[in-house]
Amino acid sequence: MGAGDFESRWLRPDVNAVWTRFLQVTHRLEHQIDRRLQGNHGITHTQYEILVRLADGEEQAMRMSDLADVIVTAKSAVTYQVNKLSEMGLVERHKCDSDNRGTWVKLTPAGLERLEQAAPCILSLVRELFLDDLNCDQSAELDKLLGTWSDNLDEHDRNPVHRPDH
Amino acid sequence: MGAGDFESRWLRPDVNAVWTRFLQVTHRLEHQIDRRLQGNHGITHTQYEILVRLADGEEQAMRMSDLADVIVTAKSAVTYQVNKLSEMGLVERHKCDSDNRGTWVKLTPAGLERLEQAAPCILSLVRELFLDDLNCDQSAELDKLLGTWSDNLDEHDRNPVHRPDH
DNA sequence: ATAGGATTGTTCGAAATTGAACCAGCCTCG
DNA sequence: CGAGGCTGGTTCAATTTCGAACAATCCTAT
Repeated sequence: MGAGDFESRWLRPDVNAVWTRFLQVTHRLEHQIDRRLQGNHGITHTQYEILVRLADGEEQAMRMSDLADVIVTAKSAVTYQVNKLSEMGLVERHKCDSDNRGTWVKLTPAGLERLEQAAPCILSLVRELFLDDLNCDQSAELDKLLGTWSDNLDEHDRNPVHRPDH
Repeated sequence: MGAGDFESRWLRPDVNAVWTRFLQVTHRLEHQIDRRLQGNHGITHTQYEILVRLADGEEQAMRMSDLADVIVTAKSAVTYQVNKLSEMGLVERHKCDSDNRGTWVKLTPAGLERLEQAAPCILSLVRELFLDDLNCDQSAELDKLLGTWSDNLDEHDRNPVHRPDH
């Protein structure tokens, strides 16, 4: 087989190495965060992520769907986690006036407090692991990369399925 | 509060944006791959990943633990998935001569075939989404970044817990 | 108006992942 | 040797995630 054949069917070895390392790094990163968050603060990374997003939002509240979008997970998973957080007293549901189907999820004072306790822990981790070694150029470069990846993903979400390849 | 205080407790807004986008991109990437792989080829991303690793290994085989390491998941999850793949006939277990506790997992012909069917689908996706937009410099840069992240993670794995921060 | 279609959130069952407990077999050091 | 500790792999219960189905509500176009 020719080199072109190889390249079209598989990834070039160096490129392949980048890809697999990317997968490994992201997974390990998730695990570290999760372990630390659960060990020291009794919440999951997803739960933490929800708290962060709520704190960010107007009135420290957000709609379920929007939450699902930014967290990038199934709506049912959000329902599940919001129930948990609600049982823990970190979050409250409120009816939505402008749309009777909707519900707002709102951070409680306890929720905010918990977030503020947990944040330094994981932010310092993120800094040490992920960001501290970036100089300005690199960080700008990374930002650009993430931007194009994000755009590509949007693109693919818009045309969900091309022809299946077999 | 002073600016320094802010910076030590939270991330600078631009840095924060990079971090959250990183999380979103990686999650969306995983979902796209999974959806496509399950829809077109009836296997999960983790299962695909196992097949890839086996194909890579000597004799198209690998030990359970090593598999768990490269895939970055719990050993029990590997057991679970290898059972599934084995039921599908894509993989076989063999006793390990040099170590009676160990078991080799080996790709069957059917497994190789399945992998070769699935690979183009996901590799083209990876290319389109992730790699095509990288020029040489960027790809080198990314490789370097991944390298330092990986090293940082190694570091943290070695000293698992510093003092908890509260 | 109102019918048809889209969107919101929940529920349910199935699948996946985890961590802890566990048994074997290995290995080292007295 | 052989007792202790370590490693490889599986089992098990608990947690989480997903997708599909559903009811309620909204929106649009005729």
